[in-house]
Amino acid sequence: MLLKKCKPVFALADGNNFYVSCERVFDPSLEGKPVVVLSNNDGIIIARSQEAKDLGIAMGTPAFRIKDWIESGKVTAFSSNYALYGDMSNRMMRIFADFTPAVEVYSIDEAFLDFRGMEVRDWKGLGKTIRQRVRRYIGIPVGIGFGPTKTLAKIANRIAKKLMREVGVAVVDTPGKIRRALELTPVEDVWGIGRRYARLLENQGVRTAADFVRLPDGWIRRHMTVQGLRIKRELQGEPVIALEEVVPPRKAIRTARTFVEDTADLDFIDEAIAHFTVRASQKLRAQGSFARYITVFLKTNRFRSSQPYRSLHYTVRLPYATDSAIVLVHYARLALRRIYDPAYAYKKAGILLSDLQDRSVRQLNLFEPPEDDRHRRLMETVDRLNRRYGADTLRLGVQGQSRAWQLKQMHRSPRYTTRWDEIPVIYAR
DNA sequence: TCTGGGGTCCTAGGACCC
DNA sequence: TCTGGGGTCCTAGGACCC
Repeated sequence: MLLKKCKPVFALADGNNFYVSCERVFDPSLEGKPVVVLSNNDGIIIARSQEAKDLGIAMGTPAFRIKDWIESGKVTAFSSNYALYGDMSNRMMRIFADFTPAVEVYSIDEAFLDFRGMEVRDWKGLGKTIRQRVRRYIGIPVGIGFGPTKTLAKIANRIAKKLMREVGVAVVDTPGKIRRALELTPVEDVWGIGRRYARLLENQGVRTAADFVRLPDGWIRRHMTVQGLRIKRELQGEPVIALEEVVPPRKAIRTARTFVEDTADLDFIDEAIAHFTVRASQKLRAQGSFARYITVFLKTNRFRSSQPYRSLHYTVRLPYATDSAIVLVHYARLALRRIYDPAYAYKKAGILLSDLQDRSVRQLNLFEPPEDDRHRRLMETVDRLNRRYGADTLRLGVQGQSRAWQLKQMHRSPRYTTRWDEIPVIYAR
């Protein structure tokens, strides 16, 4: 096995059971007890405390399957409260940034820290210090893994949480420790290898990351594309995945929701689509982009056997790239009418804005109508007022009043750290 | 009764052009 | 029966991530 230099330079730090830990900060009596956080509409379990995991509650379990436990108080359940989690995340990231200027916020609950060029004699001690500081100031327990590549830092982090729970820090910094870490890691737990590849690899007799690294490059390239090859290099200690400190602008923006009940009501779906489009256009303007395409999609309930599953979508190439909610809603509604079939009841609907381009580099096409300056000013005003007086103070008429398609949230905790209308911006991919 | 949401990258294959 | 070669662009689909 080829192992190059293995001085750790990357750390992966993440909050343990992040959403659950956020809830516990505001109700410490939940420490040591089974706690879960539910998805939108209180549908499935998306976060579990260790005690909930120990009860055998799997990720993605439908909430109704543990309804008895929730009602009897054996398990405490929270509806997801992203305003709270986003705010706690920002605070945690700021602490990480005290230790190195090079931080990549990778998701709401984890960040890569780059210590290249810094003199660190005691990696484990550094990890412990970071951990203590986050615990003291934010109240969230974190796990930290150090390694010479991002993929190995991920593996070290997993070991810190699974096998060294008390310490919460693991350092992979010698060829021997890398080898041992790879042997301890099931191949499906390697960053970039999902269920499908894991099954394929299983058929080759590959069970651990150590087995994977022994596969010939040609086989990996053929079956797992260049991505697979990159994973192998990273596992061997050769950094090929760079730290991304600057969050690149999104290439697509999607807004979609599952309805509480299946519905064939076009007016209702129309309202929902208009609302999703307005939301997506806000995100679009927030990142300073224009969209060239809008896709509308409808899905029937795939768990219902009384009707066949249908997934419909229609994409409109807009006459010109725009960020105007008015223009986007207009085309979204046209697209909806192209796919809507009253013979079916729909469980989910959404829109996708794609082929996004930066506002400043928007190409002026001679054949495109010039952008309507009145829209621009109107949108700026709407965004400003909604930021100031609360989301949806100003809405388009088609967004309607019923709001019946909004989320079911039976167990949401208060927005402890933010005003009701403040949605913190989460800097994450 | 009840099953989330929002992203990225890579490749193959078709359309089209010279 | 034979029916070029090479390039680019676009899209759909499949894999992955949290």
